[in-house]
Amino acid sequence: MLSLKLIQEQSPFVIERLKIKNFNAETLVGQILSLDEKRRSLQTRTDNQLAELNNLAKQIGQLYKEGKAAEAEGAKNQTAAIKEENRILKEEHAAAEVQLQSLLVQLPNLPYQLVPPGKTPEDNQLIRSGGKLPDAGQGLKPHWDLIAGNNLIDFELGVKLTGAGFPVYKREAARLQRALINFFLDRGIQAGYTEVQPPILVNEDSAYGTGQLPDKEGQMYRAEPEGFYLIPTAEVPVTNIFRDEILSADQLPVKYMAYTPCFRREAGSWGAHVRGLNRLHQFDKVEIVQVRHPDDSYNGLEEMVNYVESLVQSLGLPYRIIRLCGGDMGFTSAMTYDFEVYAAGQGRWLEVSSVSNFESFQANRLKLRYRDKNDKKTQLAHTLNGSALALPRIMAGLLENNQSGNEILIPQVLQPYTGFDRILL
RNA sequence: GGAGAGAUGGCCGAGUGGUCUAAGGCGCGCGCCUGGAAAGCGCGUAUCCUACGUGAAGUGGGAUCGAGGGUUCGAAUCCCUCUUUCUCCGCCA
Repeated sequence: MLSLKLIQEQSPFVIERLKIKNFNAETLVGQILSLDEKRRSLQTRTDNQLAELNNLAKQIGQLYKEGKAAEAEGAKNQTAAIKEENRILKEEHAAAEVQLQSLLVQLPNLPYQLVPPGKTPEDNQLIRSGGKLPDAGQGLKPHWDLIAGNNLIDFELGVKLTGAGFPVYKREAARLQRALINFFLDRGIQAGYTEVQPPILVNEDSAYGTGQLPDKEGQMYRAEPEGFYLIPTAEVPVTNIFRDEILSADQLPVKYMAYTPCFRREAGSWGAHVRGLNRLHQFDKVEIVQVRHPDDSYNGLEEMVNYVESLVQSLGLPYRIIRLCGGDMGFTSAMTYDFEVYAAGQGRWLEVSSVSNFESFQANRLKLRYRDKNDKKTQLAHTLNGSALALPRIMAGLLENNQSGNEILIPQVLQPYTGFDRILL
């Protein structure tokens, strides 16, 4: 959520920037400004009435104490009319607040200066790439063909247990998955992240705090009767750790990391390119989250990008880093880098990480603030997060790029974790 | 799941209808003191909205004592609902 102050003071700038995201904010901003004016004038009036009532109450107390009961009764009679009037004004005020809020949450975050305009992934910027692309024409198989019939990843069994998109990993595949999780977590600790294990069900406040609600309700699984949501990413519980918190500036930057399963309904998004591990309803991910001083948040973003890059490099996967254009970015993000790994068997790039700076957009909803040492005032902090990394597509990348005859070679860095150096097919 | 006791500022903790503008302590900050420090002394120390002021300093108003509703001229205090913590019992990995 953008801060109201920004909209009040720089509405032309807000409208202009949002064009980069192909969002026409003119009407919405106009409504917000007039509603805000209404809200403030209602507040001034109710506050004045309340002040008057407070005064009267004090006088009445004083009169009783002085034994002037008759005068006190007279003063009491004055309050009734004011109270009634105030009740109505307060209702109007509350309604204006609610309506204002509902409009504010419809405005996406402003894109950062570096974000290129554009509407489709075609307009994204290639930042850099690395690793060695396989030579064409080697007859490399997609991962679902590689594992077909050898019982390593059992999609049908997952259907039996739950449904499509919930595979069962077995034997070396299960161990490889566990190895990857441990590898990512250990590397994260070396990079200065604090490991946490959050709940994977969250309440409505948390889903709202990071922006999954109100818009993406249909993308999350909901657990009744409590109405909890299964997290679509660890970003939700980990970032919400800081909801309603005021940090001192010297606590920044905060760097947290969590491994969790993630659950996504992906309603309506099942189509051609979603075979095998490419898109699942349940998958594992290690997520990194940072809370930063506003002056410092883009350094944080670069640091996170470099860190994620080091992970992909150490696994020896061909990758590219892409800066998303305005039209391809998420609602809450100010700038996003996607990491894609080349899946040699499919001949396509798979997104394995998305690293974003939300600036103060999430913090404003979360009421996550910091205070400088010599400053009385609180300021909104900046939040960032990224996958480091998402497991299934990394697994797909490893299977497809490291296939060699009838075996899959395990990258050296993983071997201490897996306990084997190849998977025989 | 049952019974009981709680939820007050960064922390501890007092406060059962008006003098709460929330006592006192701890912590923290600044100053005095000191060769320097400790101790001691003094001052300060929540958040949000709002009006004036440049978006500063500051001043005024309003709200917030777990959350929401109610009673009352007036609620931290009384009533109701919910959330949550602790203790005991039951169940349990």
